[in-house]
Amino acid sequence: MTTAELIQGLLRDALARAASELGWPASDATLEVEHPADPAHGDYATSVALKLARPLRKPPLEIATAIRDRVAPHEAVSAVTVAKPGFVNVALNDAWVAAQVEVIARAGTDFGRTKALAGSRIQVEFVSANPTGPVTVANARGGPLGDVIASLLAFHGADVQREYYVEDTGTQVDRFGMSIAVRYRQLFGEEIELPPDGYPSDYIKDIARLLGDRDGDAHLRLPLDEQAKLFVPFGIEWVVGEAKRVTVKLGIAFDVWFMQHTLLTSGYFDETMTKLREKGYLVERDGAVWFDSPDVPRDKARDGEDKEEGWVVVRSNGDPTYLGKDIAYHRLCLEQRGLDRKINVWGANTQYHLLQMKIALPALGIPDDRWRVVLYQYVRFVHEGVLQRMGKRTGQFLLLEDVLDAVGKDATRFFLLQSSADRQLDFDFELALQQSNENPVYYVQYAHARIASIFRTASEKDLSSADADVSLLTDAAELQLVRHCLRFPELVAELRETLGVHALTTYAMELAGLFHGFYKGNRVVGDDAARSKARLRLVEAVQLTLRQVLTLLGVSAPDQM
RNA sequence: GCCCCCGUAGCUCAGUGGAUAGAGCGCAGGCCUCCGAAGCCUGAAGCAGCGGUUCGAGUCCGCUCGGGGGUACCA
Repeated sequence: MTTAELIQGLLRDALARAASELGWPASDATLEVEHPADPAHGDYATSVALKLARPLRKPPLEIATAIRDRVAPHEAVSAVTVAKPGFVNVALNDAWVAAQVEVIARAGTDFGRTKALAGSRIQVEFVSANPTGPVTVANARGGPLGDVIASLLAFHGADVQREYYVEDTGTQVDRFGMSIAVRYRQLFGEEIELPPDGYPSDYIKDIARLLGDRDGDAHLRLPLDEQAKLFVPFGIEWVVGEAKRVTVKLGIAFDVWFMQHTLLTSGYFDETMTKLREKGYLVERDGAVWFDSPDVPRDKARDGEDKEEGWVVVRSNGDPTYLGKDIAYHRLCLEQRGLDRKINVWGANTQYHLLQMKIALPALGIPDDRWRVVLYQYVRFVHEGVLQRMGKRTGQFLLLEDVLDAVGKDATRFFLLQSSADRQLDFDFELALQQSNENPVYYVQYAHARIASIFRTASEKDLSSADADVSLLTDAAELQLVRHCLRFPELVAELRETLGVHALTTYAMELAGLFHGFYKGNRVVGDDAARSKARLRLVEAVQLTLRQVLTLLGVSAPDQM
């Protein structure tokens, strides 16, 4: 149980007693606790009395007082007070706070960990960039995001699979194959132009060259479209190999690389369509197969023209659409594979697809609460002095690997994780290089390394944190550190619901900042052996907490830097 | 046109409807005979605008302005 949950429980009990003793009518106001901005207001506060004032038709201060008077005594709490205009403030008992140092240090890598999701199998699907080129910084945003979400869910006991969905079929992939074929022909001196919808970048030439190295001119006499078809698996293999290599470099280990074409070759796609058809959700029109249901929006007024109703799942040429395949893929994961939940980390351009899926999956009997999408906004980058959107199709992008090589894994991850997913992110490569040494990740890592250094100093003096008496920790500066460590379990519990993992970076900076301030003003290893031991135990708890956060973020926690 | 996301300090970003809006970079100034100055301390500087809901709004609602995305038999 987190400290916040402890306090919340005490306050809720008090409210329930007040309500029953004073005959208050039931209310749907829930009692939430928060951390007051001003430490003078204590460690926790609730504004429930203010919210109850109207339904109970009583002054907030009277309600607050009634609650305060009924809070059961607890060793963790030193004072419960009422403040204008109707807050109930709770101050933690300093001795109890100090004792938590021991609890934290003993918990070790279990600190903050829960079993809340034990027994549930959850897939986190992320990156899943079109396999038509190398991973760019744009796709890469989903990398750390999905990876940290996966780590967080595992931290709460879930059995987590990290999955990369390789979308190796479809129109874009056809164009990819065509582009390779054109470059292949050029390799042997043929004068042939890349079609306008081809992929223009040089990596296609690299793939063609590798193909030429392997097979020589063996395929030269085939028609272009047959070459295109033939070269796709080779190209995909190259791209997937690159994606594996680069994501590993970014610190991500996918458990499953799911190849989309297996959905089709296994017959699972057709089976899924059959099931939809049986339930009456498919209609044939203009040679294509459409998904339609009463929930599909009917907006006929678009641009003054009538809109076709429904969405195509199989094109008139027989090829499944992305939507059709994704319906089958989700069914595969949630029914066939028996996953309890699927979490998709998708880029902002999938918002309409998301709407379609929200309507299509329930048609198959797959409820909303079994899958969830974390949508992240685009990463733009500065190209020739102008902010631009990245795209493999336009040939304008910044490669993830170039950034990784320039600023390193830790700084890259920390940068991409700092802002919330629904905020657009701009990446200036020059600025990133310039500021790489100023990246806040070093501020956090430095705190961790500094503590390691303290322990090196201590061991030279034969001091350790063993049998420390943490009750000697009574200074406000010391206890402030502990108080902040105690927020870590609260944060990760909250993130279990919100998945707003960027908050971990903010927390890491806060805790590091508190430690740096403490370090400046307080000697850990000093003349007083008992006090030194207690403080060693304290900074051990701080270091441990920092390490927990950094580990979740997938950022290294160095002992020296 | 319609739909979604976002506008917070010069820059990059935090900020669960609460009590005096924070951090890093940059800028001005100060701090190493003492566990690591990749640090600390001080200062200047901000909620795009207008209404509304609320005891209380950066946070919720509406409109305006600005940025991004979507509205395919692309993915």
